[in-house]
Amino acid sequence: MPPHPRSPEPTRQTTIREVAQTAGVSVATVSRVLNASGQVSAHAEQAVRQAAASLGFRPNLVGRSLRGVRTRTFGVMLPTLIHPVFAECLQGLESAAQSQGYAITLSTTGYRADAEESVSERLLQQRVDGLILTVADATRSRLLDKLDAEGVPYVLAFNQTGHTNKKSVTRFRPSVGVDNRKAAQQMVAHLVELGHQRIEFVAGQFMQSDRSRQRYAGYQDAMTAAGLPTRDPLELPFDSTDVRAELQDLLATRDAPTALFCSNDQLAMTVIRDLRRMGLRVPEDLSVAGFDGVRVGEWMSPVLTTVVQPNADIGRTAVELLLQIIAGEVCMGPATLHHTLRLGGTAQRRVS
Amino acid sequence: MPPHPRSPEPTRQTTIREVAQTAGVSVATVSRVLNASGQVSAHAEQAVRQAAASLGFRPNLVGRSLRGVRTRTFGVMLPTLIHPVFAECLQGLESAAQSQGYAITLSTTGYRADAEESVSERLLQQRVDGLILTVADATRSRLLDKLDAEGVPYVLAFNQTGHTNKKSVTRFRPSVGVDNRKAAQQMVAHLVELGHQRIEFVAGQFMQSDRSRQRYAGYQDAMTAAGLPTRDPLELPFDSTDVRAELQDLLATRDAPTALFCSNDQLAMTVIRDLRRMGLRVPEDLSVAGFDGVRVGEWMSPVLTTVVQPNADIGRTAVELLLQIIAGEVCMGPATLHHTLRLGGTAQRRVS
DNA sequence: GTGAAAGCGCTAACAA
DNA sequence: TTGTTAGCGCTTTCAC
Repeated sequence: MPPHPRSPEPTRQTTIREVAQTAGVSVATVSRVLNASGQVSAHAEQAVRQAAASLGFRPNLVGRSLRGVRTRTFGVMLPTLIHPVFAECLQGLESAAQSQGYAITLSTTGYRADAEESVSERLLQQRVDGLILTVADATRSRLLDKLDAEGVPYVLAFNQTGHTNKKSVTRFRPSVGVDNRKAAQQMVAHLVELGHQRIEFVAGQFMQSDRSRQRYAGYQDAMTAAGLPTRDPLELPFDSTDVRAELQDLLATRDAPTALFCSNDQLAMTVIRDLRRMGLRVPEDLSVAGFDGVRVGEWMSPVLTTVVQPNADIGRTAVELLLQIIAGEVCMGPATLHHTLRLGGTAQRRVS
Repeated sequence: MPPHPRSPEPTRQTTIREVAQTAGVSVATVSRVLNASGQVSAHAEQAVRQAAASLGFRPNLVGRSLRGVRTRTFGVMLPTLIHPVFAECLQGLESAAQSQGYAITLSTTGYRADAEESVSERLLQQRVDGLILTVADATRSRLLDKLDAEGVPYVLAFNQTGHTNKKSVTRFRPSVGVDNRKAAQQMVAHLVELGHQRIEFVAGQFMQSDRSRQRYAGYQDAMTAAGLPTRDPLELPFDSTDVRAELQDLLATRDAPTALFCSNDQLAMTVIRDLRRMGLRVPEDLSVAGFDGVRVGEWMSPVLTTVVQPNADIGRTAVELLLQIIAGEVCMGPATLHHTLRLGGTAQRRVS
């Protein structure tokens, strides 16, 4: 098998200077043509374009960034792309950025809170114009405090911050997401309506996530409103690929729940799979609902009952917000997008 | 609701020069400390580190990139992140790059072949050190020809190129993926073993994808080897969210297939969902198999029968390969990673 | 309308 | 061991 052809010499790229020379004008004129800043004679413009084309000129954005104030790049920091909720958001975000002429530099933290600082630091060293990020817990994040202090433009995706009392100043952080608490409350109210009384909240890495806590609060709201006893959440070990043992324990208790409300779709799908592996039927024996509304939930059968967030829209909106902030417009706190309930087939009326 | 605090003045970042001044040394010394290039007295190093810390110095990677030869950034171009196969690859890729000190600039093309050129051009303007990309069709890609001609380091992910005869020179393109043809052949052989004789190949956007074609070839191999008639592929309109009409037509024929082999998992899951919406049972009435091995397939029930590619590993390996190519090592053609068959529950023995 | 020139922040010769 | 200096490619005053 013949080797790949050796790179034909890392071809030093042509610069604006050479274009100027070829076109018989100054570099300033070339720059003006490239940036369409007007004030160039038709003749000169023609010459420059021709020279650029014939030389295969490719403007060096690094040079431009160094000189200018902006890099036209956004830094994006997400926990993981394995979970489709983030991949969907990233897709929306990237498309929006691309159409605005912005590039995306991507980093993942793997949910490790300690990685958040180092990863974002790298992004800032690259002099991104702003950050779009999902942190583990926005209510206590040294990183966000630092960003605020330094005046770095950023927008949170998914994180719900509410207001932070800090030195007697009530502040809002720019964020895009849904009303997690209300959405969770509605879903649990739906389960109650289906006749369920013993409903368990299931979370992964519960304490670390502001969203999980908001959703748990919504669960409590609904249970309390229905006069039903609130249960402690079942926390499943974070990356557990098999949760049968934990489910076994849960269902062995007297008073075992008849419905499970999972704090995210990935968890819900894992739980459903493992319940079935244990010989239980969903929804006949146990109802299960999720939260996120990832596309793949629609491919299951029955379709996953869940709270649908507009994930791609969250990404898109984050870009819009960030652009506004960079433009110096005041940002009026969290952007709350609409959620919907998808009443799929994994939760059904309690029949026992 | 109080507005977000106005950015406290886009704080002009401190530069290496100010650090030098504060530390009482020259910029060269600061640079040397930062790059750990040795040759600095312990005393000077101490002073520099202290000054940098107290000033909150953040090295400007743009300056470094402009001066140096490398940006330590890889450009990544993928069709979409909605399909988990690419998201999983990107996750592996990003982690690997991060651990090697490389940043990732991400772009998606939305499967639009015309976007490939403009999007990659932007990446090259950013002077990425190399490209990792999945193109629609690697066998006829002006973009790849251009990259070859310019000597831009790149690695293809998923695309299977084989060799290209071009001006009597047989060339290989660096790529990472599985042996699509062989994998497809094995899966179809498995279906045959289960007693299926009328097996249909189902593809989305068939003509555009080199992978689909390879997989169809594998299908043909297996059918021919079994002495069974090869059928034309069923091409489903690209982004169809509902394929019931097409399935209806397919199944209405005499000689209707008893098994469907879908060219990717997303398609397989969509097909299964729609078959069920039509009142058909999978696998009892019809067997379905996919190709990709995305995680979510395991969350279905029954678990999706499919060809499992090591998606994250494909990303990881692409990074390794790219690093080698950049280092000037000869690249010995395509890297073929191992696939496995996941014999889930969506395909079963033909009982009729 | 056009050009000369001064940097943006950094690294790497080259001197000392 | 350390400092001086010349750029990397580009934009942008400021003259002409």
